[in-house]
Amino acid sequence: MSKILSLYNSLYEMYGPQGWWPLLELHGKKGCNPTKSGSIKGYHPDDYSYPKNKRQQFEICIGAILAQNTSWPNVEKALINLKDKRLLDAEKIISASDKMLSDAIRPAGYFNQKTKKLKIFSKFYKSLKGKTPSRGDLLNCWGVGPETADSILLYVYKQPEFVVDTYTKRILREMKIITSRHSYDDIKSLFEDDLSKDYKLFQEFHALIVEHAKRLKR
DNA sequence: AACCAGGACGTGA
DNA sequence: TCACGTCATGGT
Repeated sequence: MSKILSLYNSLYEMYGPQGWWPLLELHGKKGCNPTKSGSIKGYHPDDYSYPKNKRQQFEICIGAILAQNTSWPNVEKALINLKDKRLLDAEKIISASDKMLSDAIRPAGYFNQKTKKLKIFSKFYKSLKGKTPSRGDLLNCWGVGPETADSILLYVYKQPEFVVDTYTKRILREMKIITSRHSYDDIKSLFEDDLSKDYKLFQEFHALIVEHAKRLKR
């Protein structure tokens, strides 16, 4: 068995299914995981039927952008503010004033940049008219880099695109599978060449890596 | 009280 | 290409 696959097996055995991507709507619902620390109680372990509608799809897109180099509890605050102000919607974000938007997402940090990113993405999202974007389409959208693009493709559109984040790099570096100076795409194909292109597997693997990295710190 | 979070972009070499 | 500075709030 490859190192990559055995890493997945051991992480899954340690932590079990993670129920990513967390959603606001699942707050307090049965079936979600109430034990996750300091975050939206919107996890849905072992249930891969999410997102169930356009609203949840869009919420994940916005969450992915807000989560750029930002801790999830801060993203949660921003998402709740957006929801309270009825701004968790592409048309509303486009028509909202910059001040209104940046005010809502302030807890997620980088609020000036992210205000611009959310507006640009919302226009892009509307132009899709419900269709699944290509990876290139997403990368052409200002404010969407490789990790955000792959997160959206994997968790919104269930495309088997492996998400590489700082935790992934750190773990592979500690396992001496990579040195520094491997590109994002290098690491991405390291996983994808070794795993069956199964979106559930990819969703679970990335979530497990994040969970593992978080637990190591405490 | 520094340090870092589920990054991306602009710049100069 | 690529290394580095910038963006910003809130946890630990």
